[in-house]
Amino acid sequence: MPEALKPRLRILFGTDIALGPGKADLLDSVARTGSISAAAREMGMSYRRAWLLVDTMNRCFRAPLVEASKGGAGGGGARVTELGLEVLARYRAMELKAAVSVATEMREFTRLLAAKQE
Amino acid sequence: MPEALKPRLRILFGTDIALGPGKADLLDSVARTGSISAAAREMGMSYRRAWLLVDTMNRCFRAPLVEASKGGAGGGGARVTELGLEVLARYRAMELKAAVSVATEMREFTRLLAAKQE
DNA sequence: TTGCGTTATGTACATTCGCATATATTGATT
DNA sequence: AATCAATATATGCGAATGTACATAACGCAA
Repeated sequence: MPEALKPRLRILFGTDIALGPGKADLLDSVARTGSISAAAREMGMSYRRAWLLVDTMNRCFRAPLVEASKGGAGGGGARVTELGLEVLARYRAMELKAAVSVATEMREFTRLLAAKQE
Repeated sequence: MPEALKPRLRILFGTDIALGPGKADLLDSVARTGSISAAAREMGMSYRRAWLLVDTMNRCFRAPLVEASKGGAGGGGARVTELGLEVLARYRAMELKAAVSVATEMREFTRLLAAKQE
């Protein structure tokens, strides 16, 4: 299924977005790279932005989804907590479920769109 | 179901958003009021913004979703076309389907969030 | 002890987004 | 003919958003 047709799920916490497509991808990247800055580079965003997104996630949930450490071998790093992994897994599961539920209707929508000129 | 927990569906057309939550509500409002400016007032947005959103919708689909007329009794107006009504109905149906499909998981997510302080 | 890479945080600047405002056009009504 | 309300479109301004840059703290390794 094309990215274009995937439903966007947002977990709101007051005025903040606790989790959304971007934050989920970032969380994924932090888990894989073990570093906020590496994840930022991978996703093509500034370190500051990545850090702010992580900070928002950490503040919105019961407990931090990412734990970071300064200094040491490699300068430091970040790891996704148990809760973080659970949150991510649940989010991905929901994404899939929502996508499947509207898949056929989404495809039919394409017929109503204009002919693409790109 | 609270607004916060509703999946956001976006129909993309190249770089443009052909239809999303905001445009769907606007389309609804135009259908009810018979006017772009009345819909803009109702939704608390500028006429310009409403017009641009309508314009995007019209360009993205096979045929216009909204047809407008200038002058005349009342200065003019706008009506939602047959295609527009079909598009809106399909979109609402998908919204509902997606919402139902993740409803229980979304509720469980609430348990993972922090205690709200507002 | 010096160096390095990362976390953490502040500040300034660019870009985007939306609004307010202004103007022209239109066509039935008065 | 004059009026009126809405469409259609341009322009400038302010707010919000994100990047770039700067700086400090940190702790292991050379």
